[in-house]
Amino acid sequence: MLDIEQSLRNDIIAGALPLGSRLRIDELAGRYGVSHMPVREALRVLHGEGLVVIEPNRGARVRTVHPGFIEDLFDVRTALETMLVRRAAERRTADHLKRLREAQAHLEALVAEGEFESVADANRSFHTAINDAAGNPGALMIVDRHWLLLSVLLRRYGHGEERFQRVIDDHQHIIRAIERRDSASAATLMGAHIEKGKSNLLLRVSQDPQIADGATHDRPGGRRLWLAAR
Amino acid sequence: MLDIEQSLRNDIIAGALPLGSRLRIDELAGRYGVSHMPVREALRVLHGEGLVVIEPNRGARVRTVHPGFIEDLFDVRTALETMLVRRAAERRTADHLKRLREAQAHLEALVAEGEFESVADANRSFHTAINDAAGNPGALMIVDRHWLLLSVLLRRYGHGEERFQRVIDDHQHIIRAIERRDSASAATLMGAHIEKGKSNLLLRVSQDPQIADGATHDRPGGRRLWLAAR
DNA sequence: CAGTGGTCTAGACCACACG
DNA sequence: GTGTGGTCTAGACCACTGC
Repeated sequence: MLDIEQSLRNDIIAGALPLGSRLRIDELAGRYGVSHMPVREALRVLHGEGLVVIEPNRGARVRTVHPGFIEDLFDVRTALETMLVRRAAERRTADHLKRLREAQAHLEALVAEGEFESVADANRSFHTAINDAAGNPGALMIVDRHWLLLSVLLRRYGHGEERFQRVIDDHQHIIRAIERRDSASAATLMGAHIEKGKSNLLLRVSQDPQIADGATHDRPGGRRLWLAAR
Repeated sequence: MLDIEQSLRNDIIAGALPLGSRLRIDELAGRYGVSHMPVREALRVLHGEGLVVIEPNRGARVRTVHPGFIEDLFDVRTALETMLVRRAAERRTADHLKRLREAQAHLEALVAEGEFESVADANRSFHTAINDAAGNPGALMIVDRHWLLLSVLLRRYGHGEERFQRVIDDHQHIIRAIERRDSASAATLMGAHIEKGKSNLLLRVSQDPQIADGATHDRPGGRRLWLAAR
């Protein structure tokens, strides 16, 4: 096993630690066989990433989400990724373009083969390729954090498999805009692309507002996710 | 004195710890009279905020900046604050509007009285009032971090006092757009407003690329800021 | 191989929350 | 007041850098 920070992150994303569950320092220290200091460190880092919320003197929990939070998340992603794709269109080199096409080809292959499990990663690779080409490491770090939060949600609410073909289509148009260095079009297309993702996720989430049993762990008050986060 | 984290942050912003200077854990621990663990913590937090860069096994330094970094910084601010002002225009209440007008009145008063030292804070209050009205705490946190980095630069390169009157004018137009809930105009105005700030700062910075003596501390290689950060 | 950065242990200690 | 969260000390120890 790697360090406790990565273990915790994995356990949250994989759902072993459900949304809203308490994260007791000493308990985790015992579980992972370390002292409490590394656990505290890890919790602080994950707090910085947004996966964990820490209430002063009341302990840490896995972040809980509600529709407003998801909208906020996507507002930030839209704002940053439209800016990044604009820069990517301006600054891309032939090499960036190559990597971008490879990422897209990989994604298309996975969809064709029905490997829907891996599509989320491939989709992220596509977006990362664009954001790399933009050459703004600070923005890239922020967007990466948001992908991390997003992956927690996608793991629970699926990716809307029926719409993969439309995602591929969107991507192809975005690639073409980047090819011809058409930054305005690229930004418009990216904005719409992310907006669709937001709308689809919110729809799926609203159709299944109940959360699996584990999520109410330590939260006897209610079974719904939406009311917990502030 | 408060905790070491805030002390460090203040010392960096105030310039007591120049850009690029080394931050040795044991040295700081001795200086502030604590053990090395709290210092390590503080450095990690400031690293998360972007004020400090940590090179693995090579120690920590105060962040160094170069023109490209400033552009990246403003790209993120523009992307996020235009989004936020759009939401603010949609969601603002009468109370938000009141606070916004108060912040603006305060800023105008300071400029009228020639209190240029405090204008930067008042300017930030204005923007914070808008971002609060937008109601996206995650985005607000990111923007706040960028203001922190910005304040390090402003402290060194001044605020371009001659343009305060134009800032006031920009703000008034933005307020009016928010008043009439015209989110598109508000976003356009905000984009231009921040773009001006970026352009002015880059100009001032390029006119004075040399850095005060202290900044070359521990970096015998060169006196210029621009080449150090990667 | 010396120096330094970086992390962990083990335990003391304080502050707040909750019953 | 008791429990728990949260921080600090002091020191051991490992890893990597740069002579």
